[in-house]
Amino acid sequence: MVTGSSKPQQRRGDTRQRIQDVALELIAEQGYEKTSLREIAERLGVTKAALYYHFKTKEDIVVSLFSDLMAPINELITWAKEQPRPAPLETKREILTRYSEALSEAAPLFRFMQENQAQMRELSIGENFKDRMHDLIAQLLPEDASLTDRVRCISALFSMHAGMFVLKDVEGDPEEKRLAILEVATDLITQAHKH
Amino acid sequence: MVTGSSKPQQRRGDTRQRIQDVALELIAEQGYEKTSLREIAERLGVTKAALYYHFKTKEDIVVSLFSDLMAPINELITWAKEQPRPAPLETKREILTRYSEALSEAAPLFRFMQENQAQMRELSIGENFKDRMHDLIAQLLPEDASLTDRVRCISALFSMHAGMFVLKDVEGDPEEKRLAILEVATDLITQAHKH
Amino acid sequence: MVTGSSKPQQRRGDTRQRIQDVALELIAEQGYEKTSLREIAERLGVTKAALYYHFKTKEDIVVSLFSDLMAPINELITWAKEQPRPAPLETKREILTRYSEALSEAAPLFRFMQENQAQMRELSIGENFKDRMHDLIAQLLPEDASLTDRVRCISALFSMHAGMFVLKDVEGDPEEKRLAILEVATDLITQAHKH
Amino acid sequence: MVTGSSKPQQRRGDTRQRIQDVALELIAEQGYEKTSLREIAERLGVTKAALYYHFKTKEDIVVSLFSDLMAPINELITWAKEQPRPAPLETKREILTRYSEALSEAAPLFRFMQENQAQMRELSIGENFKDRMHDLIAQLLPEDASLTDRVRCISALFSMHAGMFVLKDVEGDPEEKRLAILEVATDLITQAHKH
DNA sequence: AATGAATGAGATTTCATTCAT
DNA sequence: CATGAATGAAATCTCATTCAT
Repeated sequence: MVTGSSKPQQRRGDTRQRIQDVALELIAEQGYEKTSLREIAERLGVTKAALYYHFKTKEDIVVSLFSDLMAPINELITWAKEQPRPAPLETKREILTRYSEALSEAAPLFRFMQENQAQMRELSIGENFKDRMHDLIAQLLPEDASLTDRVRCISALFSMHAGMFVLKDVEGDPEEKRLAILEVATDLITQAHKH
Repeated sequence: MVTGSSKPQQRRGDTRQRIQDVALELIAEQGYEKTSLREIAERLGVTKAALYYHFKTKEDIVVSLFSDLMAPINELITWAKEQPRPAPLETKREILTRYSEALSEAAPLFRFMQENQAQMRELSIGENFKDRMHDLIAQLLPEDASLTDRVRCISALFSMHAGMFVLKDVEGDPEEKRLAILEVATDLITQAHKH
Repeated sequence: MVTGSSKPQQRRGDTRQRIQDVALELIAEQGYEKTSLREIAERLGVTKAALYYHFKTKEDIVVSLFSDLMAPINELITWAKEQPRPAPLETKREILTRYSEALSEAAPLFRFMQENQAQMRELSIGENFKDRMHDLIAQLLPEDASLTDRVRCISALFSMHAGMFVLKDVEGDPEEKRLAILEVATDLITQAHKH
Repeated sequence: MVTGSSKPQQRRGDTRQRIQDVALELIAEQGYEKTSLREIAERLGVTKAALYYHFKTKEDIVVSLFSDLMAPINELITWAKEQPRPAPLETKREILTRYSEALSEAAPLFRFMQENQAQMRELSIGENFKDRMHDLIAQLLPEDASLTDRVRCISALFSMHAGMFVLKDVEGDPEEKRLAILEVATDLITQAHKH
């Protein structure tokens, strides 16, 4: 949990945050549909109605989560988009490096997305994210890239997104794993760059 | 739809099949939780109770789907596992090629898996599939493979699984796309093989 | 209650009817919003879910009630509309007489309407009824009737609609009261006819 | 809106009034049950808790509305009651005329009553109003009036109460309509007087 | 091989109300 | 004079499931 309060006896004003934390945790684990507001409320020690004081609907909780946690990643993509095009290999490498770092901080969010793809499609934010991805791909690929290179790029990004969870039962330090994924992704982009 | 009957005037005995078809279609699109038996029954023009004549529970429908559609893939993996180890590059290539073909025939199933990962975890069959994957990875990698090569291999397989859906809004003929994915996957395995 | 069954130990197939009966009774007494499905279900000795087997929504119960009980009145109005126009006084009198009879049989429905006017406005059927009234008024009035005569006519119809409930605490036999209302209404229409 | 303040820049002390205004408006339109305190508060730009500073309960808002707006009408009825009995026709006419004027000023209140009859029954004030009506009827009718004349009288009063809303979709100037209703009512009372 | 009728559990959501500040 | 935060109760509705026929 992120919101550590030094005075545990009585928290005030952080209920909204705590709802988001618990919701993210539960939904990432069980999926959106299977996570009920009752469950969230119970774990927080409040009533269901309290959730509705802070959020208009169940969906609203998720949307707020998304906006909050996606912000740094959106910023990064915006920065990447602004780099001169066609970008030199060095820039592409930096984009990937930074992206990897940003992802590892938003890991729970991406676990959530991974496990709730059906939901994402209806959550409006899904489209938004797809557009961002297109921007990122456009920056990492020459415009006339072959289909194979396009697949390389998509595969690289996709592996970074899903990597952390898929590698859960591979032994090894998480940071090492992250660097390994980054290396593979960088390789793929490098190959696509040469052609 | 796959289940074409030669005598269209009166279907008999194919209800089980039709339930599976509709269930797969709906669940792949909307997710397991969001797809209700009412919806499946309505689309088939039967009552919910009819579903219970053919399957014991909702979960049972999914499990049956899985067993049926996963069979060819399981066979393939069994065959791969039986190849002498360490496998030469040529064998690995063949495994990938055959795997790609098998996957493209079970595409809806993999879409289903992709979009219902939370469910898969509770469906027992999830574990089963994970074990199979381990077997496949073991056959495609040297035993002392570096973490990076391990990531390459996992990334290759993962890309093949998810590829079809992720590439949905990339233009191009599906078969061409499949071959492009196969090429990238083969590349990754080849690199891992050399080291 | 209308649906008297001779074998009280086990009713079958009449649940839909019984839901309508109880709903009408309760809603007429307490209003639409204040009557909960729980209450209806409890009084019937079934679960709330059973109501949803027979009707799609709470509103649907009311709409069905309406369609069923309004049918004879609609028929009557249709008949009235088909009479040659301008109608002679005798015809107008007959319309009123028949209308009074029809109303007294649909009394609970009109109590319902009287007490749930806010609801009626959203129930679509409200509009329908208003149109019918216009037809009836058109048949009872000369086309160039003065505003005062128009008010006479509306007042007559309105008194017939509301009469039964408003006269609840006037002593006297219900049938006598009905005839008194009919007489006043006929008077009003007669005056409007003369002018 | 009635509550015009001469200093528009800053309202003070008129919140109570504004709550009543908004509540009357909304409840007349949607009904008591369907109008929530949230809605009232939102439209006023205050919180629900603020309503509870000014009124003890939701019902209290309605009761206060009633007391305030009903006062002139109660006064009028009291005056009518004090007239010598049996009243001459001229007096009855004056009562009706004044009543019509009083009603047209309390129009929203009567719309409210019209549309919330179920509620009125539980609001204690309902009984109160019924008693007043009895007083009024007693003054307008000979004591030994026939049932028919009794109906005439009730019909007259009822038409005045409901008239404004029922005539909503009849074309014409509101004041003209009011006079037409008054004329019809006076006619009815005059007939009852003669017998 | 399937239906009609029903259930029990639980979901999301809304409401009037309270109270410390 | 009013708010921010919360509650308890209840509402409508949906779902997987059962069972006699």
